[in-house]
Amino acid sequence: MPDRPATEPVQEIHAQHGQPVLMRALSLLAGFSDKRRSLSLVELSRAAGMPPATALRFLRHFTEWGALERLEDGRYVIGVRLWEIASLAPRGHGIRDIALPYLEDLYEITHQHVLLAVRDGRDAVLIDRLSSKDATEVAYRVGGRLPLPTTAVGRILLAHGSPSLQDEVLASPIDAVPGTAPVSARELRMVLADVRRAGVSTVHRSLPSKTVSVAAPVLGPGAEVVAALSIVMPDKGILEHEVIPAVRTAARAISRDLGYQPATSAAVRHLREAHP
Amino acid sequence: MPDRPATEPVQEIHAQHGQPVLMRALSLLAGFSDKRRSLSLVELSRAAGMPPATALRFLRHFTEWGALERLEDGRYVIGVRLWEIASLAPRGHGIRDIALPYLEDLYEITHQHVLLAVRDGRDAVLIDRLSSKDATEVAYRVGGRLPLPTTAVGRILLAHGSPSLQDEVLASPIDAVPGTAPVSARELRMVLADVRRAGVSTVHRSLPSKTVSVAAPVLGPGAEVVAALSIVMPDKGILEHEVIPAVRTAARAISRDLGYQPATSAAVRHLREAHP
DNA sequence: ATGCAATTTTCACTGGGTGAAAATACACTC
DNA sequence: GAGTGTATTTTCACCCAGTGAAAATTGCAT
Repeated sequence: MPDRPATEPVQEIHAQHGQPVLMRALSLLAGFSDKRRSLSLVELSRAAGMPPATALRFLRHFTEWGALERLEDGRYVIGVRLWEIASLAPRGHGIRDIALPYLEDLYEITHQHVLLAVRDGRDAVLIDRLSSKDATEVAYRVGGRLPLPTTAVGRILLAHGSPSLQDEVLASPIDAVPGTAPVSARELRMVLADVRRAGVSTVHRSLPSKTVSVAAPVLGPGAEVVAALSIVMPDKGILEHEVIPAVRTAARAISRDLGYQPATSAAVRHLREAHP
Repeated sequence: MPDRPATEPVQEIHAQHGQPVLMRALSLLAGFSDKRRSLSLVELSRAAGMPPATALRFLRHFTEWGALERLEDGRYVIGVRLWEIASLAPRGHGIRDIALPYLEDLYEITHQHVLLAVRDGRDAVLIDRLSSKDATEVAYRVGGRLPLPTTAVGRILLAHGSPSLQDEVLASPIDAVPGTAPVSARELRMVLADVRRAGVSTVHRSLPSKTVSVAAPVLGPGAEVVAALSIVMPDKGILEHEVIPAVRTAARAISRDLGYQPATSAAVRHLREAHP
């Protein structure tokens, strides 16, 4: 491309020329979302910022391999083959399978929404959700993304994230969420310290209805936080204190099942290192 | 490659030289399975039949994009990003989300295994499964594959598949499954005709325990079979006839929810075409 | 019929892919 | 703690698969 008009800073955000083929191809998949589960060639090529001819070649390869499938009308959808392989993600269905019985216990007791989320980049990703039809409404969908600074699960994951992650998230403006009190970076730092100390995170929200979320961390074998478990229930005053032990207990039970050793004292650890 | 020894018919089954980059890269993902959820560089490169140096380049791109993640020990696993996008597969979680309430109804009534599967190539892929701990044991896992000719769901999907699919499956030798009576291609053809006529498929199995599976087809908007629903229960004689109506009813309810119009007479169809 | 947009094919050009080989890191063994 | 084997990573000269504008084709409104 010899002459590019100096005015426009190039529209295409994704998949610039010069990137490896594979990553440009993968950027096509990013066009899919909850609201757009089937896409046409031009829609995909526009979303990924590449010429239709190029996109078409990729899409054919994806389709032939089974990562995508084609509907009768020519639109593309994610294929079962990809779904099948992706369902092996340890942080996806992997954690889910182990956690499910405990989520059910928690659900059985409270009959409110029960959420399980992991962190991916600057978001929390919802791994599983149990909820009856008559529980309070929430918009979250399995596979969907939640912001870190303004949700109970998000704050758990953020509070136990690396300092560099926290700096990154706190540096960028925190999106105000309708129904929650807006927080400054300064306030959020204090909140996160509280979350770390208390081992739970509580978030009140007044829209679409008055709710409280209570979340607790789930730990992996190395005591690192791998997920966050939460209950979302109607806000009826001080009731929330009663569910905190339940959420923490369930989170701890999942942690144990994941291989975390709760009561590893220094002495025991020493013995274990000596005789592995 | 100028001289290839004429003896070996080339070990590498996948990703031969000459194939498009994208498909070779994707073939790396095929190395993952239920039993091997984390793989090292060489394991992946060997499974895909490509040099480690080449595999490494791909794996880095996958990892950078988020399709794969790297454990502390350097092994690779499927990433949340891929899981997230793949969960948008209409024939994966898409069908699952719609069918789940009906599966729960069926489960509530029978308290036996409830299975939902779609077809991919020459296999059935398990989309969802409900089962209590005390139900009969079955090995099937969500995301796992089942053979078409020897399972109840498989036979539903095969019976309503295209003639070319049936020919293809019947032409290749049918793997004998321990605990089921082996079938010849000739017998299977008759069985499939029965399945089409009756609208259900029943399979008896004596290992690992005596069970009966009863499956029924789930139809999409165009009356095409999109999935199969099944119950697996202990084989205690003639009890199975009682669950057939339940399975068929549930399958029909899911079909309706998917947009299938059960009672579309020729007259109605004509009207609809005239005024779309 | 006519026009417009999406899909697909073509093709000359070229830039990212390729993989053997060497270097490095790592994990055992004696 | 030197030694051996294996896995991971880097390098680099070669070249084949990727590229995308343009034209042809299909599909669908008007």
